[in-house]
Amino acid sequence: MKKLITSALPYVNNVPHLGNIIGCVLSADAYARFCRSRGYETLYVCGTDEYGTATENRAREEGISPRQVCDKYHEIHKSIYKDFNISFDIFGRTSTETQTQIAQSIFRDLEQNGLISEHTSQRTFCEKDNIFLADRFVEGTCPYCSFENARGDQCDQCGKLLEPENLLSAKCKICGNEPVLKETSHLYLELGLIQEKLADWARESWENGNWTRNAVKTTISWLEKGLQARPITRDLTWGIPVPKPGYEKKVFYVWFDAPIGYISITARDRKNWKDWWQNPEETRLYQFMAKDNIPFHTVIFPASLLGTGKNWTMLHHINSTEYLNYEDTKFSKSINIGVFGDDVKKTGIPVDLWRFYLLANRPEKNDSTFNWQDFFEKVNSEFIDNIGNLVNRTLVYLKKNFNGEIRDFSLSAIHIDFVEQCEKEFSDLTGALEAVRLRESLRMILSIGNMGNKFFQDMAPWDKVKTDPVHAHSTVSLLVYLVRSIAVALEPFMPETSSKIIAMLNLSDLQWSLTGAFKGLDGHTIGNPEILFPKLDARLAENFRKKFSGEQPDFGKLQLKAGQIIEVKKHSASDRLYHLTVNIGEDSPRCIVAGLVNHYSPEQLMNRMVIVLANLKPAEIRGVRSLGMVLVCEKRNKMELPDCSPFKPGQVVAVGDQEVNPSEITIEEFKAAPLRIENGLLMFDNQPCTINGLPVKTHVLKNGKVR
RNA sequence: GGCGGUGUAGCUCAGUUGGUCAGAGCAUGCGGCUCAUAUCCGCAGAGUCCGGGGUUCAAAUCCCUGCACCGCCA
Repeated sequence: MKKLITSALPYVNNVPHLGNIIGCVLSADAYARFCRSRGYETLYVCGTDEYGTATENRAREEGISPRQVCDKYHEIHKSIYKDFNISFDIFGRTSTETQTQIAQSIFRDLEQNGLISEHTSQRTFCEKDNIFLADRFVEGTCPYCSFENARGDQCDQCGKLLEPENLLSAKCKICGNEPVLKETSHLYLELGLIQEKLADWARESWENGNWTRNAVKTTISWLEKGLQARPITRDLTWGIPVPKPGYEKKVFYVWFDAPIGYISITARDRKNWKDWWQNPEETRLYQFMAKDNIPFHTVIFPASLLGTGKNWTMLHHINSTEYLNYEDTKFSKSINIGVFGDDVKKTGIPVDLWRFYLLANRPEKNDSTFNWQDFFEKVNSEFIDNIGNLVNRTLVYLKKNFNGEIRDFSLSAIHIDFVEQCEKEFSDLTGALEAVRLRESLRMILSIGNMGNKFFQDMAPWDKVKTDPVHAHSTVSLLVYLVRSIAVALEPFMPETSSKIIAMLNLSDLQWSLTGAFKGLDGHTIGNPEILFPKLDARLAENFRKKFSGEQPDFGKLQLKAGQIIEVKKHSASDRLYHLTVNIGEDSPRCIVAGLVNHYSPEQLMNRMVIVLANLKPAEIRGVRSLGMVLVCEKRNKMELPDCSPFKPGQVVAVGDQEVNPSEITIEEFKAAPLRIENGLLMFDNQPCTINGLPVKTHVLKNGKVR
């Protein structure tokens, strides 16, 4: 049986972080390595996904062509995966002629089978730049909260999802001109027509292929909701041309062509690509990804393939992970939180230890967390103290006492017992790996290491050697075989460590079939043992944690003052906004616009004490200048003003004894601040906010956000 | 607001179809060994299995409800 293995194609402009790496390429790598060691004909395919809006935009920002953007980032990806020892058979890219040919031919098949329809709609178009504008390239005033710089897809201030044509006084982000609505036609894939066929296929596949739980759930939920037609074309230039008259200026949508990349990347590198991709009888397709990619691989892509009517190799086993979080937050490139692929090498920590921790901590059933302290502890106590020590003590002992020579003596009952126990463990391990239970497999190897250490301890060869040297030699020889088995078993997870151990044994090129083998090296002399890894210095963990935690939250940027509302007016141009006048202890009161109409009546607000962000950059909201912002606690759709009744206008909110530097900040800077309500108290990063030494409280909402 | 997920020992997590399921690893404490990277082995303590109801001879597991956290969608 051929094993065709893919990991989700990473989008080319994103530098992958640890979560991305464990989610797809590293997991698939472990399985691919296992398959090769096991002797399966294996092909592991990956590459960068390059077409689409995001690349076009990046190119515009950097003033280079999309091709140049892709070339640059493709190399970055390649080098990161090389650092991680990812054993791709092919690492390609989607922006190739082969991709165009295959995508177009799949499209033609779908069209021929009546699965493509055409819909016309009005889209925003910039006459000056002569292009249709992606939603986020239209900017204007949010119709809900009147935020001035809302994007056409979503408002950054109130978070509402928008349509670009709803923006007030919309502008093209590129040239500033007002866009117009223009009619445009797009092609849709009629997924509804394939639903039944797809559902039959999916049910069979998840049973036979033992899909991960989240994949089955997501797929069921998509099928139950019913499949809708999805647009497969866009008004862009960086993409695959649509082979249809009238569509000369359009390209295929990335979601349509990206999965086709698996096929074209193979086709570009292998003449016999059809032996893999159009050979379902002999090929099993295993696909690795994080949970956000599930529907593309279980619904949309299979539907596209089924729709062609050709005999494609379809998904057999999907292995989808949850997310890996970072410390107590999430990875974020924009504020530089977390460890990214290109950071790993710089830490100087051997890559196999990264692989070990990521695979041992792989988010299989739940989101899991990367944590520096846990990383160091697990590496030291679970790996180095266990496997590292077993390898070292065994080889050193054999070397010192028996000249490094392995012997196959006839075994005593207790030795036979041990061998049988190990054989069972390795056979279980093989089963777990066949079922792609990676995390459990690694744990099983550790448990085998424990067995080895226990055997060493119980058999006490250091005593036995005095009375029965053959018995002692036999014990240690078996332990060397165990070390060899462990080295082979470890290869999918920690390839460098594996070859290092194998080299110390004075062996080479070992296959999976040797796991659990305890004879065959009679008279073989091992090489010189070396320490596998020095232990990680726990003190460094804290340094790394600080180094990769992005900017430290700084309360000093926020000038928050108590203030009293002395006038409340309905905003003339909005039914959601109040126009407040607030006394914050300055010479004259401030005018502030606040979206509280749905939560507080004017009577409730009049004379009420509130907290005002006083150094927020003034904003023009629906023609009214707002000098600051009233702080509101929010939980889902509920809102509450913090209780400021004990305070006086002008009193300043403090956190510890941090000084406040009242230079102007933007709304984005404010939103990045870790202000929260916890247990009814206003908190900043883990410290309570106080005024005049007293905490700021809420009464209804016990937990929530602040904005 | 809708849909879905999660909540088990100090920490990280296993618990398949309700019946030795109250577990593992780490951390902690005590004892032992000394070949080995202050490594290894043994023993021990801790849990209202988120709260509250219900079904059942039997619930961590099924149903209802509340709370918390996390996604996706509006």
